[in-house]
Amino acid sequence: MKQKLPLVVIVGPTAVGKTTVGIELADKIGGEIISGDSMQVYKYMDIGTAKPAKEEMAGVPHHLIDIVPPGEEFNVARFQEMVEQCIEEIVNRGKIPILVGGTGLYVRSIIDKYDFTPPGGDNSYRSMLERAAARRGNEFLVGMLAKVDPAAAKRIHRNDTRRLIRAIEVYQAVGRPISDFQNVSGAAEPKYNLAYFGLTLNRLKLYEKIEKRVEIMLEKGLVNEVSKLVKMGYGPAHTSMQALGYKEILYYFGGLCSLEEAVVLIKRNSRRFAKRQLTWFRRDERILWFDIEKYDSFAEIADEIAKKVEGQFGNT
RNA sequence: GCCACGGUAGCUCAGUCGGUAGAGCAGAGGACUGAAAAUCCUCGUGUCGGCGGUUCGAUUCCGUCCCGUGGCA
Repeated sequence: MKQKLPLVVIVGPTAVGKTTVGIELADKIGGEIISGDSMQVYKYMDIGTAKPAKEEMAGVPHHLIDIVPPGEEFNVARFQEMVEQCIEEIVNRGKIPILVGGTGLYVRSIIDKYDFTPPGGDNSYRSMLERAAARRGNEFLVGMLAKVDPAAAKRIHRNDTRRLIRAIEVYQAVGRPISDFQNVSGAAEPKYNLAYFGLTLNRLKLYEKIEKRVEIMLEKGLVNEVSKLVKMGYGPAHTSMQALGYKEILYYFGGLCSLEEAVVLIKRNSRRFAKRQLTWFRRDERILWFDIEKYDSFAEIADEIAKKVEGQFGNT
């Protein structure tokens, strides 16, 4: 059996300080950062996705940031493929890969054996199903799926149109049920020699931090950033524009609400997002959690993590 | 000081022709395998402003006090 490659992973809700800890850690242990974030992959979306500035990076190489234009389709499967390759290259360079991010599905697709061989969305087929569902109700989709993949039809909630469509789409594409590809047999063996850490913070304080960060984004010119994207031709139809902060500013541009209302929405949606992230990560028992309130600085947390990592991987 | 209206869930309010109350928002918990910062599921007991009275029973009626808003002096 081939020996597993080392991989450090840092997760946590938005605005806890993953970026800072990641960079400090990379500096200490000779690592390179891989962003585990579904929105930082897009170019020109800097302020709203809280990408680290060049100065912050402190010379530490960062990967999977700014790799596609906002109009391009991006998804987990592409992410998985790119990151797996990236990890190998980093290890070959004699460095330690550090995956830092808050997108639960993306992170898990790296750690565990997620099989994305069935091809991706055929947009015309998808929209056909969407129209059918709108006209005849989701019962139609459930019925359709039940014929080819009863397990999935049972597991996916009838209102979850998106997942129903994906399941049907997989069968249509490869003639096999999506259940075949989804290893639902519990905790899979991680693909890497995993050192897995989480950053967390008391909820109220986290929410305060989130709101403060939204204010800072506005000061840095979020509205202007979105307006530039609009001029480049990007709009609500693009997946990238569903990102928090962009979506809501677009409502404002579209006259659906005032700027003040948009800001309130960004804050609320970010709070809810953080909650969902916590839900995702909390149930993963492999994570070693750090409550950031118990430390004086992010550097101190990075030190702690560095010790653990060196203990696990040996001094390199 | 007088008059009017209000004081019910964290917020905005509904309601009970007297049998201890319910929506929206906020919030909480959960799911998640090619849109995932997306998508979806579940969750509402609070001295019904205080005190007293009538009543088998009051948040609901009566009295009184306190607080808020508007108007008149």
